[in-house]
Amino acid sequence: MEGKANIQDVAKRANVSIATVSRVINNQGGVRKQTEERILKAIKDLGYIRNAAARTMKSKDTKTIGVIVPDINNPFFPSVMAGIEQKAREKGYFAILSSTNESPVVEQEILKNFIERGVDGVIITTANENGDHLKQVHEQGIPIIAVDRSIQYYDVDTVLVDNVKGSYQAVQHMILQGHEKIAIICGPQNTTPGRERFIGYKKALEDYNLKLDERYIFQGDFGERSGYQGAHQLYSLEERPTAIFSSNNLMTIGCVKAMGDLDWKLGEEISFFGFDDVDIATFLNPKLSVVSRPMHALGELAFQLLHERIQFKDPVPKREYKLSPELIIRESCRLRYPNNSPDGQSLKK
Amino acid sequence: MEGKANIQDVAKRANVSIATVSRVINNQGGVRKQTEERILKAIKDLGYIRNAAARTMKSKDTKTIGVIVPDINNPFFPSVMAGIEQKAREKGYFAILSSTNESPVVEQEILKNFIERGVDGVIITTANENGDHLKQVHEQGIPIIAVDRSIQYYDVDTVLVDNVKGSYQAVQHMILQGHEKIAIICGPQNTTPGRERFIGYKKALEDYNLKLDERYIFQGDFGERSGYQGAHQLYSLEERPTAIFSSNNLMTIGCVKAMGDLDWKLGEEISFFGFDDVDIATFLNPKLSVVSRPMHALGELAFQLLHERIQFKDPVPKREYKLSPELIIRESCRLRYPNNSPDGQSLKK
DNA sequence: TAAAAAAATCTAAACGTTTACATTTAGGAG
DNA sequence: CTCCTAAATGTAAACGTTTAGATTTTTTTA
Repeated sequence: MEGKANIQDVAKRANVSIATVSRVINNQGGVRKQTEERILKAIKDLGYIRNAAARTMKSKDTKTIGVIVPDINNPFFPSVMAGIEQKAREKGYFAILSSTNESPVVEQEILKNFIERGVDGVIITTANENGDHLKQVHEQGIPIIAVDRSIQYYDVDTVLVDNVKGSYQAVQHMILQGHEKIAIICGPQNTTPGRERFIGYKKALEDYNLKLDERYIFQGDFGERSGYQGAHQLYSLEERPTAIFSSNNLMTIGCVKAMGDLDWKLGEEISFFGFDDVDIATFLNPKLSVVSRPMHALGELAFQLLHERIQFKDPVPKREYKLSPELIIRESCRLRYPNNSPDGQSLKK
Repeated sequence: MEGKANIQDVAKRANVSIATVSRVINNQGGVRKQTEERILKAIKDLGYIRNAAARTMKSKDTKTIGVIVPDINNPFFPSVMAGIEQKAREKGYFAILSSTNESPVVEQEILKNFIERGVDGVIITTANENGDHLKQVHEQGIPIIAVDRSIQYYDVDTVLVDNVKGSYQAVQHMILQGHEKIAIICGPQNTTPGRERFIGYKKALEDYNLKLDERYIFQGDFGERSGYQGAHQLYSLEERPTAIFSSNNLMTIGCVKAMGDLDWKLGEEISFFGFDDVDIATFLNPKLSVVSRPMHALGELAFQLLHERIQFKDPVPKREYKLSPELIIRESCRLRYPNNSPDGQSLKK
């Protein structure tokens, strides 16, 4: 009753030795039916729950993995987490989550704590792509999986989204709708996603023989404000673009706000494609077309890779996966020439 | 190097006994400066990290609290979590988070796991307000704090939002703007929030001598679709309301969508107030006025209460806190009579 | 300089499991 | 009925800490 029953108490009550109780708890078999039932009853009567700390001390593994995200308020991460948790539960693992608030210091603390707790593995979207702080984890032989952001210093398995492909397809879609003056609102070029999404844009233009026009490239910082500014700047051009690709969710929001303020008719005067789905997307009129990242799948895959590493400690070389994002075509991106066919001139690949 | 250094190894290397090392690790003082430095160096050299499992086994407490939320994808919870984590970190505690997906079964599993791990306390927004599944936790003497949803069976400390006050103030605001035909889109009356928000609405009307009009009460289910239907139904009335109060975020979204479809001019023909801030609120034109819940504060308070319980195990009676929500006045709620003053007749309190 | 007091350090016993290995028991075979 | 084998159960030694209480060292006092 007093919440302190241990294996001894159970053993005593069932009139067996602790070894037998242990065998029942972990169903290892080799216990007579009758005895097992007696023990099970004792466990129930005493409300016995096994002490994980003691267990861990002997058997080393904890059946627990640690997950570290940089910003729990960014809806992207809870979705990934959901994927991780689902797979983890299936395999009898338990996931504990912590958020760093983009602080490398906090991240380090959390990692240390995870090691102390003896997690069997770590899934992390790091706040410090450099990665030297993962040294301790690595030295303890704890497998690591990087999600969404790669880690430079150590060779860890990595699960990314194919940013290049995503932006390529979005821009391609606009091109096939007949657009030729397609602008991009870029993310910071010193981040992987920022760079890659720009590359996809360039590649699409190139493949369809459209030339890169500096005027249509706006350098943003992934923040809402810069999206707003970007739209304003593009609007102020003599020769306005007919379509805009925005490199992330926040800039998309800023951008659409600006369009509202400028009375720049979305879907009519200006087509639009955003990277990352946003709540407001289906809310606007017209609804926004976006590139959506497979967040749940990202999480599932991350756990799967981790699980393999945990089971087979052999030094398999680093693996890197890129998941394809999905194009969600809604209404914000319309045919350049609603009534005529495009001239087709530059559309040959 | 081999990631397996223990306190023994450190002791050996520093030429002291493990007791002294332990004292240094936990800085309990009583160690000569010189010795301490030697030990610290040994720890560093060996990359020693203390084994939490072993530690827990002796000293009982884990400096860890478990947090359980029903739906990690609902932005409300990550915000609360952020508040919890911040306070926890300040006090040297570590928070582990798990999501139940609104499944009582999963919740039970997680709780068991938390007990096994020996968490010092639990903060929970339960998927099962009944609460009998918390029996085990209770029996182990582990303190529990309920957040946002109360728990019937056991007397646990509870941190709620003052739903009555929030909706009261919102409705009051609309009344003071001169509205008299104020509709409500209710949440389910078998949930605490649904009931309480309706009570606030009724109370406000009563206090200002406005009579309750059945036609203006729409029974929703907290889902987006019901908000949409609600707006439609209210629009179809011969005598339409001039203002609407929506009881939660999702119904707000549905509601506003409907208004768009109906071309029911928000802020002009129809004023609006929602419970819970939503992303789209500042995005619409006019911007939505809403009741905002102090999520961060909720989390902070929850941890604070838990911490007290952990420290002083005395059986203090159950405490219940209601935090005041905040009115965010934006633009969706306008004066009923922009040019004339309201007739004032029914406005005396 | 010796004894007393204070400070630093050490020894050893838990904590609650798991698990190799030892022992007992049950059930047949002879 | 005895012996043998296999199955069931028990014994005891870890695992890596923390922490009383014992012991040693250092400092103070006379």
